[in-house]
Amino acid sequence: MVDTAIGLADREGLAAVTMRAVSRALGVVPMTLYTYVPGKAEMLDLMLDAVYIRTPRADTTGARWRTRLTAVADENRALFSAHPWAAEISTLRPPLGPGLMAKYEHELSALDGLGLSDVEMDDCLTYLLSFVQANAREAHQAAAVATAGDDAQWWARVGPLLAQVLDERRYPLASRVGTAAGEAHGSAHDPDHAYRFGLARVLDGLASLIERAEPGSPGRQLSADGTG
Amino acid sequence: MVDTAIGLADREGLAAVTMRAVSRALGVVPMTLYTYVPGKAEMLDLMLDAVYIRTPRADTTGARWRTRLTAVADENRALFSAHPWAAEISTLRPPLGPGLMAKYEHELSALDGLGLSDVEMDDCLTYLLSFVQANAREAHQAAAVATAGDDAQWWARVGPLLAQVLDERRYPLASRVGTAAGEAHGSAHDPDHAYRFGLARVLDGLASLIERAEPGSPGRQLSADGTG
DNA sequence: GATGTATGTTGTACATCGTACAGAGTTGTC
DNA sequence: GACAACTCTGTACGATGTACAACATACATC
Repeated sequence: MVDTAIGLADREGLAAVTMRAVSRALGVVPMTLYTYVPGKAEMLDLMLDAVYIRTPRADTTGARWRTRLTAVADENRALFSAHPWAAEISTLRPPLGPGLMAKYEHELSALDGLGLSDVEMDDCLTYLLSFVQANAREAHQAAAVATAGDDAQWWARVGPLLAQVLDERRYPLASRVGTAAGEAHGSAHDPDHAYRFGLARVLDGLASLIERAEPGSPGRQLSADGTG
Repeated sequence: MVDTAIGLADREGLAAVTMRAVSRALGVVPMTLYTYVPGKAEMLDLMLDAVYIRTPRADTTGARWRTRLTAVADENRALFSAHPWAAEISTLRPPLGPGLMAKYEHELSALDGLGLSDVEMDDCLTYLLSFVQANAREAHQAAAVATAGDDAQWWARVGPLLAQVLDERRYPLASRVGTAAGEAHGSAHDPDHAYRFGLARVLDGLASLIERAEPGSPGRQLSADGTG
């Protein structure tokens, strides 16, 4: 049942994952699903944990920390690329299943031995994953928009309206920078570029914390937060 | 109509914003709304642009760039704090209204004169705003979860299950770090802490780009992306 | 003043959703 | 063979977004 739902979500998007659709794919009446699951939310949790379990995880022991964290980010990006719906499901009060635990353990190991405190390790990982998820969400939305309305067609429709609002006198910076960014990326938003740019920023930001700590030390357990 | 919808969303959440609820608050039948708006999506766009317009924006001309960008981040955080639903609305193909334009112009000005190219300015702003929005979404979800299920009660229910899955032998890092983080924040996730920590990382990450450029220069227009 | 047209409003109706509830099979154990 | 536990089914309810046709009112034109 979870596999069926995942397949459905991969092919037709999260909105297509209805109890009726899943049950139909299983050749069963909708209410049957409620024998195995209390409600739809729990089914989504199970879907998420299932894809977590199957994520391939590269062993980067011994590599530089930037390489290791890049691998973690890329793994998550690949996951969201294969299952875009995963980025849309609520992550707070996460599905504490075996998949999430294995994922958490593996990703923490990329931050181990860098001289960070336990809390800092969690902070850094949360920060990194939050960036990847936000980017994945943007990418997914950008793709959905692109397929929906031909993009060029949308720009043609919105262009005049934009010119009207985008008074160059009142908004000189916005018009100049907006135009430059749009032309550089060939569209309103380029998630691939945003990922490369953002990941570089994330790593640089973490560097100011990590490279202040001594590698190999047991960690500065007393650091309350990493704000300096 | 937009004001009514905003009030409804502020008080009862985005899920409570139904065409029927808005129309009822206006003392009118649901279909009347469709005279002014083609569909619900457009109404949400108008709501977003309306709160953008009303956002107070501090003039930080002359201050250090970290101060200016912190102000931008805090303004957005305040907006999402006052209108949590704003963080949940699709932002791709954004509502190109006067509110968004004014916001964009103002926020770009905080990045002006730092020697960044136009594209880099957009990249940096996008990166910063994406962080704030992701954090706001987490905070909103955390709050919703807290009110829903007493938190302590939830931990009591999930604790045993967690201990079972969280085999310390198999997942030593996860159990140690997870426990430390949970105890430090008093719960599973602390969005306030994540904001302070994350903003510091964001600024450090941007510093590696900004402080490489010469302040006051017209910008390195040829830099394709900021990945170094 | 009468009339045609735009504009705002209403009621009814439909398809879709999650799921509550009561009952009908099927299976395994004593 | 009888009972209990599970699994499965059909029907039904209240929500949602919105299509469609009919109605009211206001204003421009003759």
